[in-house]
Amino acid sequence: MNQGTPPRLRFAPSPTGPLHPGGVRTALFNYLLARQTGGTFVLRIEDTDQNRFVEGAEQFIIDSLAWCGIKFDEGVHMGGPYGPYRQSERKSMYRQYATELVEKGAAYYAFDTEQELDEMRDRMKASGTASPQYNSITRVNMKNSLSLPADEVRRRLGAGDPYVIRFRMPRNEELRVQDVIRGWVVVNTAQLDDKVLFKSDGMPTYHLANVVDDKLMRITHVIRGEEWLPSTPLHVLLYRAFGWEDSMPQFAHLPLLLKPDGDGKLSKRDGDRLGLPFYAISWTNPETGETTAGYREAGYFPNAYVNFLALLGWNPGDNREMFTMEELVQLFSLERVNKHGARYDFQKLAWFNQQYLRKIAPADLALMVRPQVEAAGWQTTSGFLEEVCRLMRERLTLVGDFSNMCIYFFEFPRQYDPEVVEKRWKSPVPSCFLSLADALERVDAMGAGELESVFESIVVAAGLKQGQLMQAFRLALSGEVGGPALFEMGALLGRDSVVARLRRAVEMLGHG
RNA sequence: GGUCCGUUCGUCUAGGGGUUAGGACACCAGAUUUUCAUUCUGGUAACAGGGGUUCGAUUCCCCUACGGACUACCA
Repeated sequence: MNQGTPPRLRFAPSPTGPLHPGGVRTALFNYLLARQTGGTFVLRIEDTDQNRFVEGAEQFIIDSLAWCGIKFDEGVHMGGPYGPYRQSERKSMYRQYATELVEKGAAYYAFDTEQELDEMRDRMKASGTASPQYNSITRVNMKNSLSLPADEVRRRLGAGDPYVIRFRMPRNEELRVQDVIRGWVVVNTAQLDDKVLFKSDGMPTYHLANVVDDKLMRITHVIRGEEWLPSTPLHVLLYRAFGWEDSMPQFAHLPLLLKPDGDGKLSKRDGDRLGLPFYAISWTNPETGETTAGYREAGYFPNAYVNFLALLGWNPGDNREMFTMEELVQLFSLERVNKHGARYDFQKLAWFNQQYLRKIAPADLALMVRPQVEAAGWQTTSGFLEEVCRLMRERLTLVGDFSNMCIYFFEFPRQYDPEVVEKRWKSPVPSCFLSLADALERVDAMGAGELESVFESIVVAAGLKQGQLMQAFRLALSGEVGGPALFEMGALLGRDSVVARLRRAVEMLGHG
């Protein structure tokens, strides 16, 4: 199938809201395969449902994928030889295809009103059918061009009666559909219904539009979510009815992304519930004005996010798990995609981010952290900031953690950890610190070495062990229990600040 | 309910007729560290159940259970 010609893949979301992580992963897998094979990657917008259109969703999709480093070759935002790439702009071409199917006997007009449809379903439920279908059995009792006399059909069409075009599903035919990930999937058409292909508002449904566009855009591989597996037989039948089966794309249905715990598929609520970002970039609902945090804004790295997503449902077959986009392009294969759903583990994502963060040079990290520093109103130099980054890098998981974890580098402790105060702030600690402050004032250049030796001399003079004073010293400087190497931290803060912090601590916490 | 898809440590997964069932996250313990983090070492922890096939099944087949998707003039 499609040998010799370079593959053409597409990502075809509908702009009904912000792009879900599952969508990002689908786009990623398509992208990886396109790059690997020297193929083309297309972004097509499936906006055939005018009622569900959400303002800004299309741009959000584009921006999200751009942030992830997923690039297109053709698409709604950049044009290309197979445009337009927005289905609403292709509206005029679908009717002819739907009509063609009617002419070939593979589809028919149906005039049933919503009410009549409901009545049919109620009737069938009442007589024991669990899921009523508009199919080869029931269609004879409905109002359509198969059940109505030809002249009435003509009259209704001529009079402009609203109608839809439905697929004429064969009564009982075994259908074999091949999926790259799942192998052969067999279904009987008796289980399928006469799906609407063309809606009364003049727009096609997904089923028709997707087949027609994939054909017209010469798509060779359809990689999409598992939720499409049940309707793939219909799509195959559509290709067949059009006489396009020879150039039908290969199908691959990706396993779902599941909730981190509990049952069901991953949803925005899971992020909300855990207080974690959910979308690639932040999203503001145009109707409610409500904003959902994004990974970009929270200080995650796009390559960490992509790395994490790539391993949900796919693996290279060995124990490696850190990959650049280039490596993913090289290693990816549909054959190694799992069949079962994968839970979305926020914790593992954080771990990936931490791994990437540690590889960032302090100077670069300083640049990334700058906006937070400014937002906090801290005055600093780039040199100082870089040093803080050098000291704190190992302790951060997210770039966004910086402003919370590094406060004491920029201002005096806001509070002193009560537990440490209780345990360490005892005589003669305060008076030692007063002496330490005095001694430091006589030092000209205070590096980590000088600080340590002065500290040491105070310790000796007081007849104590170094360890007895260290914790309290950290407390005086930062107010916290943990942190980077103490003397390096002190040296970075500078002599004057250290002296001031010591005196202030004694003032605040008393003399023991 | 029906159809389809699935089921290896808590999670992501490797493996595959004979293995001490491997790795990673998380968790726990120890070492290191003034401390937190890091790092290092170690540990707990899995083939859903039942039938076959086979000398042998976690691996192949069937059934059951469980989970999921779909079941719209939504995609």
